[in-house]
Amino acid sequence: MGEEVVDREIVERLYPIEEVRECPQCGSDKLIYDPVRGEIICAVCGYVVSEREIDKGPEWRAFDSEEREKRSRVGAPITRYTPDALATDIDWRSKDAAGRELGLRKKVEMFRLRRWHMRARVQSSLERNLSQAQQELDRLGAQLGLPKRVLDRAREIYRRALEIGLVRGRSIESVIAAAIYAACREMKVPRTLDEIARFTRAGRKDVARCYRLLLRETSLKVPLPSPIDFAPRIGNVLKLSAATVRDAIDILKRAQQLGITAGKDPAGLAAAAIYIAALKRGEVRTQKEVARAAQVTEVTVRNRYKELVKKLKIDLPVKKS
DNA sequence: AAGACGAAAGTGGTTGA
DNA sequence: TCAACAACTTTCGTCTT
Repeated sequence: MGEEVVDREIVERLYPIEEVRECPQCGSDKLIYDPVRGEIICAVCGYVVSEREIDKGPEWRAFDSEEREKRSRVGAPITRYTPDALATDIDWRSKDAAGRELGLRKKVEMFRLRRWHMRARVQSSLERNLSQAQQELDRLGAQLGLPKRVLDRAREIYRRALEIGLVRGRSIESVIAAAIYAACREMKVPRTLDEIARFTRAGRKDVARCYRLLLRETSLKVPLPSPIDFAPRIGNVLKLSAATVRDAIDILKRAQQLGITAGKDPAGLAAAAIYIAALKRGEVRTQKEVARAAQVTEVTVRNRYKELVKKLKIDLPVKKS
């Protein structure tokens, strides 16, 4: 786990050869690919070189504001069930174009036609929605560097939501984001809501709302986030040894048994455990570094770590005088 | 100079009347 | 719907290495 994940090939595939850069921070050319986060980072100083730039293909450049404008116009909240102005329909009155009553046979015929017409419309709107959703899914997935199995699961969840009409009146994007978040949680690929929401036009609030709705309406069972799931990721970012990560997980397990983890930010707890484990192993990282890796503040790391040390009676190696 | 520490005030989200 | 509340963040001053 602690071994280095140097994968030159992937780095070069994501960056055309002539574009393979050096680390803008320290100038090293040791760029490595982190498969967990889907980011390219500098092996020397940990600078994230490629965050969120993985899919820079010309198909969907939405980086400049003009492009974004265009995209956001087509991406407005869409209720596919609402027929648009151009939709054809079959009149329910059984008259012909000249207003004459139709014969019985014709009436039966018309009835059948109407029914098929309705079905076709629902069918196609469902599909159109799905294909647009798929685009969003691909885009977000690429930016977040998520493995395919998570995306597949997210699509399933989304389809379920769509079928029971949950997407109605909400933006596809926010529901997709919620589905991705749910899939991540389910499959224990730790991503925070913030990370996911960052790439959507729907705000974090919207995504959170959709997510809760999703849980309520579709009997999804999602395990509570455990700080243990975050530990490997943080350890990976900080390049700590596998042993350290294991120690951290031990600490977290003990903390859970004492019931002091409830209601606390799992990322913060994991960060604190990592910090402690690193200290004890002599692979010292500053609070700031750990905090950044876990995406919480220094203060939270500090509070959690003080708490853990106290409640678990951990004695820290005394810093040499 | 940088890291660690903790107090105090501010923020967004949850809960319960 | 509003207010209380807990956890987290921001900011800042002080102490330690």
